[in-house]
Amino acid sequence: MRIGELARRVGTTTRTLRYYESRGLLPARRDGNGHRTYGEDDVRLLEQIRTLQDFGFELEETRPFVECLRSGHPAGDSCPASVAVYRRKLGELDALIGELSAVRAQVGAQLARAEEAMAGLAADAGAAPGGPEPRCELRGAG
Amino acid sequence: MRIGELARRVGTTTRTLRYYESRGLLPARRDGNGHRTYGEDDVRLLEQIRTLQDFGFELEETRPFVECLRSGHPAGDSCPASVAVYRRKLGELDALIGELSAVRAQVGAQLARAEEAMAGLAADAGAAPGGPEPRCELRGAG
DNA sequence: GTAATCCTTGACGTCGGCGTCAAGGCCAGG
DNA sequence: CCTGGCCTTGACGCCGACGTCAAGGATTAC
Repeated sequence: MRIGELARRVGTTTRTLRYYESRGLLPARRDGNGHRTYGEDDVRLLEQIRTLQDFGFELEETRPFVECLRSGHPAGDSCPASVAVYRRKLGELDALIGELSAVRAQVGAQLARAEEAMAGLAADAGAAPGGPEPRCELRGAG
Repeated sequence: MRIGELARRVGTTTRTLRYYESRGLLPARRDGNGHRTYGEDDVRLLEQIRTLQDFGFELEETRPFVECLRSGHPAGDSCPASVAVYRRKLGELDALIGELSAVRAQVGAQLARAEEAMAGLAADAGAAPGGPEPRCELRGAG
């Protein structure tokens, strides 16, 4: 099969496939016209790459999986190098989720504080409590 | 104060301050030599920007906070526009944390599956169970 | 013949938030 | 006078994973 069909089958673009080839990740044979030619194996390799990409893996991180498949293993994660990437990624995910959760808590607290303060100011100004849009745009210093 | 001192006080670089100015976020007066001049107010503006940047806010998202401070409010989040950014960011954070948690679960499951499979293969091959590094690099197709 | 569709390589554009280098001005200390 | 340190503007570099355009070759359908 040629590059357009492979791209369609896996749901990506020819540009992406050429990019992968340029990175040495998905080399292709050529036919008489110089056109890239792929087989069913390449579908599996490409699906492996795309799955991991969807998980947020960097392209380089998919390489062990691809090489694992290419070496004849039934699954891309049947090799120690792939498992090592999984583990590293889990650690990164946990760290990132932790940081984001901390930020979320901080932002949530700031939001609550700000809303409280604005409600207080609105009450001080004699406005109806619970007003949806306290107007403070041009107050204070002009 | 001049740009170097402001940068040092807030823990950033002169390049960053010039960049903020180029974005219209932190304009500066000039002295007789054409050098940028800042006041204490600018310290507060800059601290507000950096705090939000540390939270992962994009530069444009800090603009409402800066304008709020500049309009005379005691806090950058005392304005509806700032609060709106908080809320939007909370939503984005929740969505992102949710996605990352889903990915984490998937990767965790894949890791468990892969380890199980490798342990099974190692046992089939007569290796010691629990071996730290199953060697499957050059098996299968050569 | 010519339009449509597929393919090729090469190269520049994108996005954000700066880093880094170049070339020069101004001023203080010794 | 020279050195060093601060400042100026301008402009290119970076990272990742491609998008997009240019210019051309090949095959097929009509």
